[in-house]
Amino acid sequence: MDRRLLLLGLLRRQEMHGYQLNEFIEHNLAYCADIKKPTAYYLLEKLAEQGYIAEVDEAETPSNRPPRRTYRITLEGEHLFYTLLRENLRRDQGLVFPVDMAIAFIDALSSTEAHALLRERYEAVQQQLQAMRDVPQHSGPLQLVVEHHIAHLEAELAWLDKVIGWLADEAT
Amino acid sequence: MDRRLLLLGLLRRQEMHGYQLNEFIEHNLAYCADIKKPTAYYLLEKLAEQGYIAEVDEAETPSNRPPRRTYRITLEGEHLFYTLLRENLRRDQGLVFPVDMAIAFIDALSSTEAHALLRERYEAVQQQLQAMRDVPQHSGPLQLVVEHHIAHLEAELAWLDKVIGWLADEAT
DNA sequence: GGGCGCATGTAATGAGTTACATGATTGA
DNA sequence: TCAATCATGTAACTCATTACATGCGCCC
Repeated sequence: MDRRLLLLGLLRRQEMHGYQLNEFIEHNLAYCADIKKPTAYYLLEKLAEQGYIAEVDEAETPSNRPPRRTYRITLEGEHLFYTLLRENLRRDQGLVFPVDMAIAFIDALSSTEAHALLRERYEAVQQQLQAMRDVPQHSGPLQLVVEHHIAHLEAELAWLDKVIGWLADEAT
Repeated sequence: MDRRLLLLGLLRRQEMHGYQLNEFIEHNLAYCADIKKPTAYYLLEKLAEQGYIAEVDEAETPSNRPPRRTYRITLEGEHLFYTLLRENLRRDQGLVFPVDMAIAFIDALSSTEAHALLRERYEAVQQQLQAMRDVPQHSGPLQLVVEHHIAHLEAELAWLDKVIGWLADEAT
């Protein structure tokens, strides 16, 4: 659902072929976009079938390169783009944190072991946070996305501290 | 993956039948557990096939009630439980926020419309936060889960404020 | 007699992933 | 000559969901 928004949003700015889209996503949106290559190709094919994007026939492939399919967005695609955009902005489909299940049963472990595992987790989150801080400053709305991640990673670290504190209390 | 952890974790405390598990989850873990009834039944069947849980033959069904399948955890199940628990505690599989895709393209909307949509979102998140605050205080680790959600919902609200502020700046 | 609670499932579908296939060109 | 880059895809599979089916007993 949101993957279609991603593809349409990029094609709206510029016509591109699949490989180019995948590269762009991997290099510039890796931290927020979640799509694998075959999924992208599949989705492009489907969006094209449904008339939301169209293959650009005039697009030529450099002669010494594999043939490529270049797409542009159609009017219906623009329309779908706006629908998806509005829907995704408006609605919050409340998050589920997989770790919660582990926390719910954390008392099955000795507090020593739980502590060690949580420290590992803490450090992993800290690294993600550092990675986000290292992302070069964007000018447009992408900067907001980076700040979004930073905000949640910081919240996660603070909460992990609390959990570790709770563990220590329980241990006594 | 984490759904198996949920079922095993509950069965580890007490043998139960499917309906009972589903009721318990719906009434006590609705905010953090993410599993539908048919999935639970399916998973129970599979866990039983694989020997991680076993049907309790001595369990009797009240005569005027539909027959039920009661399960208990096995030794192998305990083992799997601990493996999943450790894995889920240790690893953080970094979150992806679907809204990020919409934010990335938010400049396609007039700042007036974007503002209105974000306000809707803000209120929805605020309601989720209130719902979490209304959850009665737990004593065990479940309290940590509630606090986890509260922490992230608060972070989300603060970030939304920032986004709304950014919109206002852009508009000028 | 009509709806709810109890209790278990099946069938069809969806959405996405992994692993693999292909084949040309470019650079070390 | 060996690996990497360019470029597109297919096939098989996983995981979970939705919608539906079934049937008894209880209560109003």
